[in-house]
Amino acid sequence: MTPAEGPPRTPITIDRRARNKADKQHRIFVAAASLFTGLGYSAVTTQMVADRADVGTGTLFRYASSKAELLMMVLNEQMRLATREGVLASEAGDSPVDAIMALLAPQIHLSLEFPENTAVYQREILFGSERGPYRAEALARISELENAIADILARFALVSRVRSGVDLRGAARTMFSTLHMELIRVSLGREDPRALPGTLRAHVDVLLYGVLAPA
Amino acid sequence: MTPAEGPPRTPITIDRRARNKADKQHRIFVAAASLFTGLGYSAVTTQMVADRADVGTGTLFRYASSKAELLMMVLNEQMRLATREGVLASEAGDSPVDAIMALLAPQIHLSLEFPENTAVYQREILFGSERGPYRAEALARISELENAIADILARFALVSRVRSGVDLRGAARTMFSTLHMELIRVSLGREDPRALPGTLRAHVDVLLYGVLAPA
DNA sequence: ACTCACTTCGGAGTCTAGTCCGTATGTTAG
DNA sequence: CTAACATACGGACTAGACTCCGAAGTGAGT
Repeated sequence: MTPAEGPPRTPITIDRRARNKADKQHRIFVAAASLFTGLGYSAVTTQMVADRADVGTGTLFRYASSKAELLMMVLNEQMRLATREGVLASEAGDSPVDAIMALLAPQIHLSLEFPENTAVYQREILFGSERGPYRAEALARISELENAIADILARFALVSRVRSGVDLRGAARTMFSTLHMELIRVSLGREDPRALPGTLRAHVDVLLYGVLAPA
Repeated sequence: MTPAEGPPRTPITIDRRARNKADKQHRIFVAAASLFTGLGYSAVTTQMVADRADVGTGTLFRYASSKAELLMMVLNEQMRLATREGVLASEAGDSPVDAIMALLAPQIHLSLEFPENTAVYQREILFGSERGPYRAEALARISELENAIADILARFALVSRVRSGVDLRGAARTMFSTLHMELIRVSLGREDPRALPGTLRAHVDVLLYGVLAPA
């Protein structure tokens, strides 16, 4: 109780609110992560997540604005790691195709391990209308990949010159659209993953050197 | 009433079952079409469709296995026309870019007219898990477009030879993935349609001639 | 005409994502 | 310490897609 000495009491309990919040946030994350990875998106109900996190459903939806956002919250973590890993690995590749394969390898791995979850993730990235923070982060992950493609193109452009009139950033987008579509096909099980290296190689080859022979 | 003259009675009512069915089918189609085009996918409830078609909800779902199939049933018609139109128009174009633009123009037009419906249509094509006949038809429409791209490539390959080692069918797929992604972006309003000709042109240019200059 | 096997119908009911609002809990002022 | 306020909570509730099963309709055989 010394008067002029800052907060005399409750220094521990101060910000209890923030801590409760962080705690709930954490419980929800853990609950969602274990349920989604264990059962897959469609088999999980929001009720299950709320129960396991020991919060009410009303509360659940103030931490994530929809079931899809909940999934993104969880997958963003995995994607963050996969992207970082891919970007690092891609720096070593010494042909554009190898670099791009190295970049995407971790993503492909994830898609094969959790097909349903990654398919929903991709679906939400493309078609979701949420404004929530988790979707925003997912979009950032995608941008990161697109930028990595641009970097790879730029790196190899030093060796073998870029054709005049080609905008590298635009070309990266062209290339990424194609590769993204392949990732989706893998998530959906539409494509035998063993065929993937060959398919990607063909895509990248066409994109780098074109369909037509120079006149 | 002459006795020996084929089916004496109920020649009209024969196959009443099939006709009832066709009739309901038709009522459902009309109801769904007017509601979806008038209000947009999300504002329409299956109950509204059932009511307007004057059938029960149980009945509705034996004619289309989900709300999304209902939409596809309706949009397949529009897509069929748009595709036919596009394919015809593309035969006139005298550069690959012009031909492809002509091919896709009707699709783009549809996307701008009914953004929500076409976005859902695209979403279901990519991510839908239904086995119903209407989704199958939608997939057929997409194949048709991909084939048309292959045809265009083949046509122009006569003039300016295809680079050795390039598989035309595969290249068509590469190209279509990119263009499909652009169509989706337009449906979703992510891209100013006025920028589209330029964007498509850039994509097609990269795909035909590649990013890199020949060594 | 009557019956029987079979198909189709339709609305009551189920399931689940997401909302609403009264209650509880933490925070600050006096 | 108490009052007044702000914020967070959570479960009853709603909405809407989809299912289920008893009822009704249909056509064949006699």
